[in-house]
Amino acid sequence: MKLNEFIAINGTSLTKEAGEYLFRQGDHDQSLYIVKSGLLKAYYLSADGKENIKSFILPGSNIGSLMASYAGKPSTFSLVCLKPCELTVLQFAALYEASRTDAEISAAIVDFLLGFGIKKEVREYELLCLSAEDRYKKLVENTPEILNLVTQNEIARYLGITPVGLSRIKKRLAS
Amino acid sequence: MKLNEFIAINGTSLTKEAGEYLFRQGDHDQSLYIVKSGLLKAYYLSADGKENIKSFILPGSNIGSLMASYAGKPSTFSLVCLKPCELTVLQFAALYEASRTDAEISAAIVDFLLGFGIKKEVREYELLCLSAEDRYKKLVENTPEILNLVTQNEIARYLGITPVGLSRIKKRLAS
DNA sequence: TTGTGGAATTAACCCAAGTTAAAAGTCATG
DNA sequence: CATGACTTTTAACTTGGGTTAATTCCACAA
Repeated sequence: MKLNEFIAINGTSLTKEAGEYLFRQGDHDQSLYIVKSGLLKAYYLSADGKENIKSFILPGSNIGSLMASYAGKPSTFSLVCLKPCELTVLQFAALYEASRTDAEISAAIVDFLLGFGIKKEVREYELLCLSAEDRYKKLVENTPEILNLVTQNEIARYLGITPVGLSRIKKRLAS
Repeated sequence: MKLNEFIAINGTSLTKEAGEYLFRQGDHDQSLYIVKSGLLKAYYLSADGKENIKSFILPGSNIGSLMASYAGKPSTFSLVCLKPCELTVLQFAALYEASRTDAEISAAIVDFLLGFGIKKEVREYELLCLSAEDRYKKLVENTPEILNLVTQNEIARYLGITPVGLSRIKKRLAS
């Protein structure tokens, strides 16, 4: 079976308003979410209340907690809608089962996970090797569309710095 | 076929001395390496010659450049032996092919990639959310054995700081 | 035993980013 | 258009970690 077909059969539709949560840090939500429209953010909240943004999720991409879905542990991050969202929801277990019995689905999952791995490696590289300023420059260069979708506050939290810090970086680059 | 069998049939043995490279940043090495014994490090070298360590690879784990193997791009990091190593080498393409035709192998790959994804997410979390000091404390707590295997210099480069910085952190924690 | 070379520590100085707080800008809503 | 709630900028001060260089510590070889 094609992955698309599988999703059409097994997925359910869901709409959410801006501000609504799909799951929160600590939850055991074992769903995968496919974004049809809207915008979401995945973020960590530290013990002292500081927010760090893991990623923004745009239409066409997917998100879910691997920790909760595959490892059976509480999710390490929260997932919230920044804009009204239309989603397709799939149970991780259903897809995982299908990957065990259907070669076409298994192949699609392998490709998805390989692509996912590369994305994670890129993010790891940026956080390990680049300065905040370089990360900002790279963001402006590679995905400028994000800049119009979220506040600067959120860009900063994605880059791993504070809004004040990002404001200073912008000033530095402008001169 | 079991993944183990596949590796036994398709893998080739390789031994390397400390200091020898398996590939260098920029290479298009499309091999996967399974570590039987020894110790390796994967690291990025920045334009101004600074080293940042992506990971240490211990016996029982695997490594290869996803960028080179799957995306066909130059590897973003180098892979070098820190101790003499016994390795099994596998061509990524062979394994990928096999995953397309053999359900058991495909299942094993899916599990491997899911585990890999979780590891990358943990590292991403640490780099995004924790201070260098917290990252060091977590390392001491979770994988203290590493501390005896590599120099403090290398621990520092793995944590994303300089050896001088790490020395200060240790002093701070000792008092 | 004594060099010798790398590893780790320490010191002095510097800078990027954090923190706090105030000011200025932006925008939606009554 | 006025109010209030954010968002962004700016300023002043603090701090963690970088840089450079000197010093101390080892381990190992001659």
